[in-house]
Amino acid sequence: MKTYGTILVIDDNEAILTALKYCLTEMFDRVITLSSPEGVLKLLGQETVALVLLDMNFSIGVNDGQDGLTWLRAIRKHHPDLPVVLMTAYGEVSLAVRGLKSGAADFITKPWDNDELVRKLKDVLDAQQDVATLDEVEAEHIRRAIDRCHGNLKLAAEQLGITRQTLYNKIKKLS
Amino acid sequence: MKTYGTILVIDDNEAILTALKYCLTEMFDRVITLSSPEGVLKLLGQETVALVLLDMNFSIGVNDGQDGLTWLRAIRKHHPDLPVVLMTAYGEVSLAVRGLKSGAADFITKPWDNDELVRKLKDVLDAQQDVATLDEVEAEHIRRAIDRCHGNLKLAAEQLGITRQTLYNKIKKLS
DNA sequence: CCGGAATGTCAAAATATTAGACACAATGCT
DNA sequence: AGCATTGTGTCTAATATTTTGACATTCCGG
Repeated sequence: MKTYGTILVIDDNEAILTALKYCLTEMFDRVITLSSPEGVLKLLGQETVALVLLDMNFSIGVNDGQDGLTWLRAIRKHHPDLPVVLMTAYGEVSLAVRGLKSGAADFITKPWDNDELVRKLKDVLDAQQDVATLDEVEAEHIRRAIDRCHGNLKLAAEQLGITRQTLYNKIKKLS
Repeated sequence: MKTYGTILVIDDNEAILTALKYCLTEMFDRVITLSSPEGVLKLLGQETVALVLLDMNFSIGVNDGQDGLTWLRAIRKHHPDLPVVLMTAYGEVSLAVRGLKSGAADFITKPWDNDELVRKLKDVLDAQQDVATLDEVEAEHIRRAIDRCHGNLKLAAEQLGITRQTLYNKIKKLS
């Protein structure tokens, strides 16, 4: 069931890119790869991407990940709703945490486990779509409660922990 | 996975009782049967029963189901939280509806489909346990939203459709 | 070190919820 | 048929919550 759209993968290691492409075609309609983050903003302006998988270490020898963080922020600045998942080398958890604080959706360490990666990406995208507002959650719960009580509003209100009158008000607002 | 506890089945037809017992041992730890509702209240006082499956037509020739309704009400009077599922002959939907109004959790018509029966009973018991109050649902949703935003309360509040200050208040009350 | 963004907190105004009450309809019981 | 019970729909006044707007502070990136 490929319903997760397009993913953009950015890594400067061609071998990793190939491996990821192979692994990710299972769940994504399309896998776009970039071996450098340079053109990412332009590309995001042209393509509709559902998720970005971003490697953190590009500058060879410079492993503080500043580059990756900078790119992460640049992406999030122009596309605040686009989830970005980070890849960091094993042991660079502190870098990943800084990434999370800068708005990354999640991170994974290399070497990675394919199943875990896919699971995390799915979690991110699934969470992405349920932007349910408090009112919506409340409305849905109310509907179900009333349904379960066969329309008995008094009982439903009791189970919901509110007064019958308040339930009336909420129903009125919902309709 | 038998985690549904004990079910009490009441029907005056021994053959049906046997068939039901066979079918229900799949999902229940224990299946108690009664061929008459006479001793039901006493039994319920002794045993911990998770659900009652009650036939509606006991008085032979008298098919208005008044007996069944009376017993249903007696059970619900003494055990308001105990779900009761009704069995009625095909075509006696109006009787079942009256049963629902008297607090039955659901009903099924004879002859029944085993899979449908099991599904309905599971639905009833699953719904039974989630007596989640509105506040609880709200709290859970808030926790998840904050989690998803990595602790960014401003963002979480926006997604929840409330103000940041209100989110503070709610968090304060939760802790 | 500066600037922007999020935090923690406050007070007043606008809203929502509660408790208590009432008339009324539906239903069970005798 | 008559009475008791239970839920409905609606109303108030008292309480509680949410919003709005504000302010000083802290955190963090550049």
